[in-house]
Amino acid sequence: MTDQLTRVFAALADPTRRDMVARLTDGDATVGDLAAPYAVSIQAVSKHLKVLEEAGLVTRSRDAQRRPVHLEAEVFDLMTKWIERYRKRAEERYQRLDAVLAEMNDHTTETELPQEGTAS
Amino acid sequence: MTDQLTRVFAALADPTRRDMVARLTDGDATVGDLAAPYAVSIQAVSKHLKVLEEAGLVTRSRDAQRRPVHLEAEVFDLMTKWIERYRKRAEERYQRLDAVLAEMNDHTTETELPQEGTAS
DNA sequence: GTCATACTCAACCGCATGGTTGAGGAAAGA
DNA sequence: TCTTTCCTCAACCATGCGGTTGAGTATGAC
Repeated sequence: MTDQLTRVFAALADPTRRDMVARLTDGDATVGDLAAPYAVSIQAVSKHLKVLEEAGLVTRSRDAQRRPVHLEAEVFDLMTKWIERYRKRAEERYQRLDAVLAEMNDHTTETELPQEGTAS
Repeated sequence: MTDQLTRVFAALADPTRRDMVARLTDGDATVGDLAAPYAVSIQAVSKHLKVLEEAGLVTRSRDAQRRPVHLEAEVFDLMTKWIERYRKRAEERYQRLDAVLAEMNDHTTETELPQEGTAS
């Protein structure tokens, strides 16, 4: 699982981690702050943060004993680029399909075939 | 793992499945077609397709013995909406931060404090 | 130095996941 | 009917993941 895109998708496949990312759009937070809303141990939260960090979604610095967590929003672009790329390809394909169907319809009307039942 | 968004992210966290989605933007394909490029059994590919189907990324119909697989691109929107929502929040925050910094700078120049060393 | 705070590392546990093989169902062709 | 093709289901196995607890590290306060 060395691929960055894989790590980002995997990191966001967990509801708790998505929630933490959402929380971090309000501003940086310490591990304790982030752990507070959840019913899990602080070690579990620390693990989640490690996953987010290895995905490049988050960076951690130091402020005395605290380890402030900072959201790196640029990584989102990696996903949006992937998604948009294939969404566009899919849409283009549907447009071509529509064009083909429209052309078929044109030919049908041009050649005047009123029996709709035969058009299987 | 009942949440749809979780299923979509988890489904795309696998490189093989992302590759299959990419492949399906070229058009529908059978399980055999999709399995061909990979060095895994057809059963493994069938399992991947089940994951994609449960995430709503793909639908399967029937054509004789074949089970054509069709990409459902609308589900992408679910992700883009989530991503864009928090990306915007993050950006807005940075803009506010920039504004605060700019204002701090204004006040510094207005009150004429040339000693930059004291501005900790 | 000693203690408290904030956090990470390591080991373990249960369960999900991606892979395998083997058997079986559904539909077309002989 | 029997066979072949295409695919799914079931059982199993190894690995990874999210959780736990316990020990250890880093820094500030006394």
